[in-house]
Amino acid sequence: MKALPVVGAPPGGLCCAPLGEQPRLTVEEASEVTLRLQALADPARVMIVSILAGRADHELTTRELAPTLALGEATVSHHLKRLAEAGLVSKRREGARVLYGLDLAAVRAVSAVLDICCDHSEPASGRAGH
Amino acid sequence: MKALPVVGAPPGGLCCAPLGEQPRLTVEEASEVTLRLQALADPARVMIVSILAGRADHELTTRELAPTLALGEATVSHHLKRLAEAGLVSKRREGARVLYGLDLAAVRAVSAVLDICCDHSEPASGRAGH
DNA sequence: GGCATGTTTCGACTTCTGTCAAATCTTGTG
DNA sequence: CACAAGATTTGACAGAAGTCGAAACATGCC
Repeated sequence: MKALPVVGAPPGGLCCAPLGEQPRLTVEEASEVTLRLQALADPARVMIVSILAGRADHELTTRELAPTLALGEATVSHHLKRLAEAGLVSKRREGARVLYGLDLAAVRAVSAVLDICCDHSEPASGRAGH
Repeated sequence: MKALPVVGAPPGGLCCAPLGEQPRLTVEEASEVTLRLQALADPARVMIVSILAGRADHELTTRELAPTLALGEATVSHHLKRLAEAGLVSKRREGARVLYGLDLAAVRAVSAVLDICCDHSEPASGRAGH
């Protein structure tokens, strides 16, 4: 249950319905979701997403991020690569600089999977939940 | 940037606004969010949440989960502990069994942080995010 | 009490991950 | 071309995390 089959991030977003929807997640879907969650599950990367999200253009370079994060450029490059592999940021070359841009839709897709909205607790008569 | 100060999960939910809201995340807030994300960022745990979310009562025991996950009971116990520490599941003793129940609100809180809804692309009049 | 059932902890092992410094690669400029 | 600036890769290392089997713990029942 540790090996995450390296499944390239589908550009369009995540593959599956919110957790809790029927039918239950397959192992492949769980791996898919986990791939994005692991990409986000690091303080430095959460900060990166936060910083990018707060900017109008949602773009920054390795060099610009490094001082803010108090990390070396090599390390920041590593984090950005991980985010890019998960499809959460995009990479764009502009002359000598490389701009990393946040993919809002991809982040929202992760949010959507975690948005367990339907309450299955009371099958009673009418509608349950909200 | 690696040490996650063990910050007990506030029962009510997460502490901060969605990523991208101003002001930017502090390091403490980033750690807070990361704590929950790390708890979710594992295939086995994603499956556990999915399974619990799909049940009417949202509750199961270690023993019941183990065969479905194809993992040993010790390992499942470990995963449930991690989820509980992050406040995503609750632990309830019922006789000899221990029932773990999904905390829907906590999962939704994580979803909410990731739900970057506002597009900052046109700063128009007020403060520019440049 | 003694036993059965369910759960957790412990110890050990392996793999993964974050970090940095140094080396390498890429691009633009004189 | 040579050089400078930015970015990435490589190698190394420490620490964290997932997994299991075995031992220890908890609870209910005879």
